[in-house]
Amino acid sequence: MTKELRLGEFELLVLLAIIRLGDEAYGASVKRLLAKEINRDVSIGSLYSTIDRLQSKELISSIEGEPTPIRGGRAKSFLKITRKGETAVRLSKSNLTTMWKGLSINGGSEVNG
Amino acid sequence: MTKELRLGEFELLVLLAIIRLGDEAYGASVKRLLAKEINRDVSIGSLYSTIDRLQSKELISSIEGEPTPIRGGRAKSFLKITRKGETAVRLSKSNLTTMWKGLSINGGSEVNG
DNA sequence: CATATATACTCTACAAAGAAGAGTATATAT
DNA sequence: ATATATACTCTTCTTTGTAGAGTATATATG
Repeated sequence: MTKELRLGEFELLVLLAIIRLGDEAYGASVKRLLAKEINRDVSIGSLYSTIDRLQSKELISSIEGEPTPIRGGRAKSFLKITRKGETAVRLSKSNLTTMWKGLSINGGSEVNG
Repeated sequence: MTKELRLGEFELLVLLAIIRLGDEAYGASVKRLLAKEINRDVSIGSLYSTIDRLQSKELISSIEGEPTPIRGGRAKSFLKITRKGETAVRLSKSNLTTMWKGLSINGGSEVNG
């Protein structure tokens, strides 16, 4: 039932990037954010195939933007997470948190074991 | 360079389960823990193929146990995370935490610990 | 204007990770 | 002997992740 909502490792990162970028989320900006924040230099093809998949699973939606008056200002396809996408992100995070909790690998002082 | 250390979604959960189970980590107990903790009912085949992959990537090691005097007490293959596996887990967590930080979607618990 | 260059995205092919489930091994229970 | 319980193996297939050449479209420049 929640099987549709299961996110791959990279899908989750892309969704988080989209949320984070807000109104400025589109393929190229997602690529840049991932490179900057977590040093993940993914090829453009990898990224867009993941974006396509996320879209066909209705985890994100897109709106075509207008070309902007700057060099190379081709029209962007702005991305936005859907309700379903948010649910998927929350579920992933919840599972990770549950499995992570209280582990000695966690660096800090552990409360439980 | 860190590419070898990149973990799939399920690989990470399995590693966390192994850490958590300590001396009692082996295929069947990992399966049970995942079912109990995050409601993830994975087929036995999926789990062992992931365990095999983790092992061939040297993210976990295994030691054959002795048969136990209980019905169905077949010898277990005990699993243990390696140094390399711990590094991979830390990296995954770090990336997730970075991307997650400060997001409005963040209801309650945090991934980081 | 023609050509260079910049940003953004499309397409195709393939590799890695995840999933299923029948089958095998080996133990105790009856 | 046969049933049954736990643990693991094997094969096959689907989904995710990766790569990079190619296309589209904008401004910059000689």
